[in-house]
Amino acid sequence: MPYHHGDLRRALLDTALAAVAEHGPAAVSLRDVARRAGVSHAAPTHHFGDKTGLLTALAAEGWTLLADALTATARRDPRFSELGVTYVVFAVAHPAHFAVMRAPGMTKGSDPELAAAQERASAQLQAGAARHSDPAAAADPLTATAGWAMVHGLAALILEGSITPEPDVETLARAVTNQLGATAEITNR
Amino acid sequence: MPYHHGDLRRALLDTALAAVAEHGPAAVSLRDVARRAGVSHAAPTHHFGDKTGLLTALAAEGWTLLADALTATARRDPRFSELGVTYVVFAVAHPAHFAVMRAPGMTKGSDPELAAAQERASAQLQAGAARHSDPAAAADPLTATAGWAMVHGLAALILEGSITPEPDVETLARAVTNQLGATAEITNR
DNA sequence: TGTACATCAGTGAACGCGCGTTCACTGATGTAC
DNA sequence: TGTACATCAGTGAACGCGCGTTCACTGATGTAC
Repeated sequence: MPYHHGDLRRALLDTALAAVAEHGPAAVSLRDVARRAGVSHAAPTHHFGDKTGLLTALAAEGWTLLADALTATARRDPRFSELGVTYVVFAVAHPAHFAVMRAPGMTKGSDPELAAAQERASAQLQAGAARHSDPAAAADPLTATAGWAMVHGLAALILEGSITPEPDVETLARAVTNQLGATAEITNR
Repeated sequence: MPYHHGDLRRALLDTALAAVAEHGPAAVSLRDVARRAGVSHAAPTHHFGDKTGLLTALAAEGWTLLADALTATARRDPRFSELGVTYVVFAVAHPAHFAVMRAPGMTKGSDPELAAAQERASAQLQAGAARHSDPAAAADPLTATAGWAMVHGLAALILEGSITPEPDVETLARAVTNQLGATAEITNR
């Protein structure tokens, strides 16, 4: 084991993700992360300042990944419901990131990188709602709220183990989001 | 302060709820609960055995409250969407109970009282879905999944502070759940 | 090509703290006679 | 009505542990000349 690690910052982030996935964001400890990474217990402090700093870095990374995924989806298929599917797929594929993103008390909300990534993701969602095929639905804030609630809840229930995604996450998410705003789809035809 | 408290068990449960509401289930400590209740730090152990026992008692109480609320609603207004409204109203009115109910890793799932209450609540929800006005929707498991996801997500987003319930929780929940399964309502007329 | 030096990354000992759990105990209550 | 005794509820001292943070340090790397 060389004295200099190479990319310890990245390694610590990955190790922290594993710890979050196992026991949740609240149970993460710097000493445990260091231990798993095979490094002295003071090393994480060197990179992240303190515990909140580590979780903030994870949250920022998570929001960035989500914003990127939403942007890519919007470019490929502009339907609002596809953004919802992307949201659910992201949450299930990155459960540890998602958990940290939803634990606002444990991160520095004022962190500029975190705030910017969060802003970018929510702008994509809002733009998606405004693009709804039915002008009435597009203008109604309830459309966005209901859609967001549905995909957020579906993701949470899958992650909690309350729902088993059959046959797979994406198909289930698409089927579920199709239950939404059926009125608009019909009146539009 | 008399030596015997009267109903220390109840007092400890209430104190624990306050602690959960402030910092989440993971951050609850028996010593803190005892301190808040003005009692020796070993007293909680006397009533709940250990920390998991305390949280399990809270979870069981929460599921019982929810099952009771759902039962009362089903008797008053059998529409599926009303059960959803009740779910959201319950979650926002009892945030600490709801948080513990959703932290399955911290409770004894095998506890008979907890399991029974949980079973009772989910039976109400399933029966509600089967009562859906559209026979096709009633038979489709997606109807229940989508409805559950939506109200669960709405509750989570309100509790996280991501959504401010305007004009009030019940009205918003009703408006949001009305976005669901509109097809069925229409084809039924 | 070699050397001096600044900078950076990671170490390991030390601190004080709050925690869960145990244990022998004591104060209060109720019940049998 | 009084008394002895069993039972129960709550106490407080003690234990060992993992934690976050600090601090002076040392090993490695790169850059200027």
